[in-house]
Amino acid sequence: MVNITFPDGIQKSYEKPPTGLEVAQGISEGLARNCVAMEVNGQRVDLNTPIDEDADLRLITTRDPEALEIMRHTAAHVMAQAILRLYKNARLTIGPVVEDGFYYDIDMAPISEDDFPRIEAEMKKIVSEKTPIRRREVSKVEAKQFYLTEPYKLEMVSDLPDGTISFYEQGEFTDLCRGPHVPHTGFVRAFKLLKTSGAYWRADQNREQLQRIYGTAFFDKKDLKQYLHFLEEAKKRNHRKLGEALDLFSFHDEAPGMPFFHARGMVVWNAILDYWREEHRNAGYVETKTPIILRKELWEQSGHWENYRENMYFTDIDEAEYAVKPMNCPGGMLIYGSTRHSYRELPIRAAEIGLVHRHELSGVLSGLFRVRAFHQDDAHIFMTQEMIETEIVDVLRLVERMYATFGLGFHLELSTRPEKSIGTDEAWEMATDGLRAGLDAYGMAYQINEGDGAFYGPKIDVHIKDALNRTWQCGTIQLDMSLPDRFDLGYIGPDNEKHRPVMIHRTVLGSIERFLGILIEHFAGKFPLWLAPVQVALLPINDDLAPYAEEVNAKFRAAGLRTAVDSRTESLNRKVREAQLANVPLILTIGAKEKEAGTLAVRTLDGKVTHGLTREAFLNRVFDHATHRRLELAIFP
RNA sequence: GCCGACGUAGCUCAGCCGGUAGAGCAGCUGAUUCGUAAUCAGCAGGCCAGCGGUUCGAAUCCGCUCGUCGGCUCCA
Repeated sequence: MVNITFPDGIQKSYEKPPTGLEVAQGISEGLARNCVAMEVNGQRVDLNTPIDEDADLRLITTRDPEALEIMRHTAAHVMAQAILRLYKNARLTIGPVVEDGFYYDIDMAPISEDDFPRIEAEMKKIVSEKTPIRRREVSKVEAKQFYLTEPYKLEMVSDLPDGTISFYEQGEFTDLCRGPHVPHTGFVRAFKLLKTSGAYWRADQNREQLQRIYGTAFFDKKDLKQYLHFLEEAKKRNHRKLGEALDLFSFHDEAPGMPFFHARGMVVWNAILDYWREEHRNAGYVETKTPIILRKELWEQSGHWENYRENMYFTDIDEAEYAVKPMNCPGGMLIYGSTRHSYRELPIRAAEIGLVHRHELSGVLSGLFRVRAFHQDDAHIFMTQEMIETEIVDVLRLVERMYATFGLGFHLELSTRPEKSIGTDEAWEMATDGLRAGLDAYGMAYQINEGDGAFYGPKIDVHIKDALNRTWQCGTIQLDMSLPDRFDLGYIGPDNEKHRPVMIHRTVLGSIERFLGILIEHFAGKFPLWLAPVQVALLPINDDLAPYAEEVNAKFRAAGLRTAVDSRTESLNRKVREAQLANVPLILTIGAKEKEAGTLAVRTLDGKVTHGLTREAFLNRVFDHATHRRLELAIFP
C-alpha cells in the first residue's frame, strides 16, 4: 500500500508501487501524454521510476518551466546520438543545458554550420522513432569498465564520488548522466542547432580543443519560431550596425578594439556624462583626473606589475619604463597621499572618468562591449572602518537611481577571494563581511560567486540585462585592502594618531563605451529626447520656406536645443523618411500654414503628428521632457 | 591566443566548375518646389583586406598576415 499526496493536498492510495506515468494515467490520458518527469519528496526523477513508499508527488508537465530544462537535456543526448551515428571517431565529453538551450562538447574534427542540416536530419529521425529512455544504475567500477575506451567520460567518472552512477540509454546510445530525462525521444518536438565553436576540455587552454555545438529545443514549434524571431530582432538592434548607421562611432584596423567617436556619438556621450556629473555632485563626490602613462615603479608598488602585467601596454620614454594605465587606482592613491588628511574630511569620494587601456585577447573584442581602450566612471572612497556599510548602501542607491533613469534593471552579485590574490585571510574576511553588511542593509537579494573577486579584494558586481538577454557587468564595488597599505595612506584620527583609511573602488556605468553600446541596443537606436544626438529636425516644405525655417532654428538653438535644418531641394516625403530613419525625436515640417500662424507641426518617433502647436507650448513641453530625462518617445500625448 | 565563418564601390550585396568586375542605395550634376517613410534623368565611383604561390591567365584555387563576427563562464 502506497499513499501519494499531491500538491493540492489530495491523497490517493495504490495497491502496489506505481510509476509516475501510471499515476498520471490514473488521472487522465491527456495528463499522462504531457508529463515529462516528476518530483518525489522534492527530488526530480524520471516518470517511469516506481514510487515504493508514501510520498509527496508533483508531476512535471510540458507546461512547467523545469520541463523545458529536462527536455533540453534529452535534446542534447539526441544530438550526441545523431553525431555518433554520423561521425565515427567522435568522443563525447559534457553536454549541459544552458539558459536558452543546450550544448555538447565533443572531441571530433572541426565542423561548421554547413554540417547542421545533416545532423538535424538524423536527430529528426531519432525523435520520430520515439525511442524510450531508460535509466540504468551501476557501480563506479562498472562505469569505469564501460568507459575504458572513452577517455573523457572515464575522467568524469573518476571525479565522481563513490557510489551509484547513473546511465541513460535510448536505443543504441548510452550516456553518463544524472537525469532525469523525458520518457522518450519524441518529446523533443521542435529543435534547431544554432552555432558551433571551439571550447577547451575543462575550460583549460592547455587541454584538448573540442567542438562545442549549441542548439535549442522547445515543446512547441511555435515557441521555437518565436525564439528564432527574437534572435532576428536582437540582431537588428546590434549596436555596431546601429552605431555605424547613426554615425555615432566607428572602428578602424589602425586601432583594433579602440573606438573612434564621431560628432554625434560625442553628443550622446556628453549627455550621459552631464547626467553622471549631476548625480555625483549630489551624492557628495569630487572629480579628479590622473595621467594615462605612469612609471613602471608605480605599478610594481601597486601590485599590478605582478598581477596584471599580461593585460598592460608598456612604453619607454627617456630610457625609463612606463606603463599605460589599465586602472586608475594607483594615480588616485598618489593624489590622496599628496596631502595630509584628518578624520574630519572622511569620507572622501574622489571620482575620475579615467581612460584606461587593457590588452584583451584579439578573439574577445566585440564592438563597444569588449574593447581595449575605454573610460571608467571610477571613484575611490576613502573612509573609516565604521563607514563601510553606509557608503556601500549609498553607492547601491546611486546605482539604482542612475539605472532607473535609463530604464534599466539590474541584479547584484558578491564575488569572493580568487586563487591569485594578495592580502591576509583576516583582511579578506573583514572586507567580505563589510560588503555583505552593505548588501544586507541595502536589502536586495544577491548571488555569490566564489573565487571571482579582484586580486586585491572582494567585490559587488552590478549586472544589467541587455536586449539580447545577455547580462553585462557594469557597476562594481570593490573593497581594496591592499593599496592603502602599499601606498602607506593615512589620516589623523581624533586621538591625534595616524590611521589607515579603508578604501573602496567603484564604478556605476563601468565602461562608458560598453554602457553606450548597451544603451544603443536597449533603445534600439531610438534615444530618448535628452540623449538624442539631434533633437529637432526642421523640414521646410519648399525652398521659399527655408529662410523661415532657419529663423525658427536659430531661436531653438539659442534656447539650447540640438537642431538641424534640412533645406535640401528634396520632397517632403524624403526628408521625413530620412529624419525618421535617423531617429530624430522631434520632426517639424515647416509650411506656409506654420509660417502664417506662427505654429508648429510635430512628428514624434511613435509616428504621431501634432498640428497647430504654439512655439511656447512646444518649448515648454520639450524642455520639461528633456530636463526630467523622460524616456517616452511620445512627447505630445 | 585557440576553433569556426567572413572580408568585392561610402553602405547592402551579386559575381556558377579560374578568362582581368556588376546592381540597388548613398555621392555628384541637371530638372522637379513638393504637407508627413524614397520625384526623375545623367555622371562618377573598385589595386576585389594585404603579401606570396599555383597557372598562359586569379576576386575566384592554395599558403601566410591583418581585421571583423560567433564561441572558448554554464561541469554526468
